[in-house]
Amino acid sequence: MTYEVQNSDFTDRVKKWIKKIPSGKVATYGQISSLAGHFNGARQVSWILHSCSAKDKLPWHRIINQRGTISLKPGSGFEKQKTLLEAEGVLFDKHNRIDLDRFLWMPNETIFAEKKWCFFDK
DNA sequence: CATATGACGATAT
DNA sequence: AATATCGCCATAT
Repeated sequence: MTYEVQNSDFTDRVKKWIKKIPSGKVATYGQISSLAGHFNGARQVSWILHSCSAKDKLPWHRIINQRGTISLKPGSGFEKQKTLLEAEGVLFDKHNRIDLDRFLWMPNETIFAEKKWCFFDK
């Protein structure tokens, strides 16, 4: 069963930002949510990907969680996402974690600094 | 209208 | 360090 995301400015902005993530970089759910206007709307981002990442041809595999790991479970897309990212040059350590200092996409450092959306200083 | 859900995130225990 | 709980958001039922 497929779901249609209804008209929502927030949802539209989320999808717009997701499409901007360049190959070889990753973004977090919360980061995309922040860029789209809600610093704490990460759950909606996951729902959007769950419902229409295929239909809208979104680079869904470039979205990971804040800890730098893949949120999908083994057997439910984890391996596929890891394969896609590795094909783009994203490296995983022995704990299947991505170094956000190296691979996190930072489209506008000024915005992040001013809004204090601290994704990078941990 | 009320509740449940999810590929989340931060905080509390 | 590992869970548990709560907050948030749009959608589903």
